[in-house]
Amino acid sequence: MKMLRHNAIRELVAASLVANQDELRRKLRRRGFAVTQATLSRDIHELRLSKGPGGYSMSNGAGPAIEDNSPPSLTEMMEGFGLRVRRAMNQVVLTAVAGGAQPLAAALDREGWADIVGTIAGDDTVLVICSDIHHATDVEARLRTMLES
Amino acid sequence: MKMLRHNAIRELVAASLVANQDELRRKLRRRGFAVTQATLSRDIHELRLSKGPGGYSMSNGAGPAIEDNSPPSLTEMMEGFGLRVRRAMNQVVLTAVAGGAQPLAAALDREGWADIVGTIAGDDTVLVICSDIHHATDVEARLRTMLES
DNA sequence: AACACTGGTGCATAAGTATGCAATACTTGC
DNA sequence: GCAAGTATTGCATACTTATGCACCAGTGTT
Repeated sequence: MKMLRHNAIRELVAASLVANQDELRRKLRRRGFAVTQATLSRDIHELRLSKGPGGYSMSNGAGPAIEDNSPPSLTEMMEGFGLRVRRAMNQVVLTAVAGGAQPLAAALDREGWADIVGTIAGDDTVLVICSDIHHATDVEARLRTMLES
Repeated sequence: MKMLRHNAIRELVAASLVANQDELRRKLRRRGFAVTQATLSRDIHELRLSKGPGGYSMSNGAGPAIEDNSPPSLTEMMEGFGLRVRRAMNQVVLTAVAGGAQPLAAALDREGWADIVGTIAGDDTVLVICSDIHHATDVEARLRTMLES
């Protein structure tokens, strides 16, 4: 019974606007499930639904949690987060997805490239300071290769 | 300043687990924003955050009505947060009110000026990297105009 | 200056959600 | 079938979030 109800809840929530648990209760009753708000509160918790500006919906992080212990390689990071590589004088500017700059810079630091003097990361931008223009051009090329692979 | 608080809320919600509005209130107070739960309820509504199993988060946009409230323009941001504009070689340094650098840099990024290679923001300072000294002078002039209007 | 108008806020409280507890229903091992 | 253990639920209520109202500060108007 409970599983059937959970299914119905998923359908209702996907198909129509469900603003609150009492509304959900009424819609379920029309389908033959007569339960109280308390039960629905527990159901919603178990189904991991989230409530936002369009009523209830499936949580964005659906599915089992992803675990990853080993620090990802720079290549992986560039493929995952990197968006753009540009150079200005002896500096290379790396644009990343929002929030991706810090981990990307960390991965870059781990590589220990000799021609990089240092990196600074904001939210979506990494500034890479190189020793001179020649090295910057070189670094730019290597990073761009990773991005385009 | 409401816009600064909204920005802080976005950061907190993205970076840490915020289980409820009272927790958010305490975290904001540590950052210097002293408001009540009522105000946060309204803020969360305006930011269209959603509450799910992992606390508050950015809405997954699954709602039927995807209305796009356009972010504030660069001019507005400069008038609201900007304090000073200075240049060094191909770099322009923008000083803002405390905590205003991130939103200011974001607004600058949204403009998509071709002569800007990238921006990096700290708490009250934005570093703007331009492709060369000439373009930096140009960018400096445009920003200064906004500030002084 | 006096006035109305607007946006942002706190207070009090209504509306909505979660949960401890007890009752009931279902399973399992005998 | 029966006792013991487990699962599901409703009730009452604690906890959390939303909102009507009043107030205040800043703006523009007369």
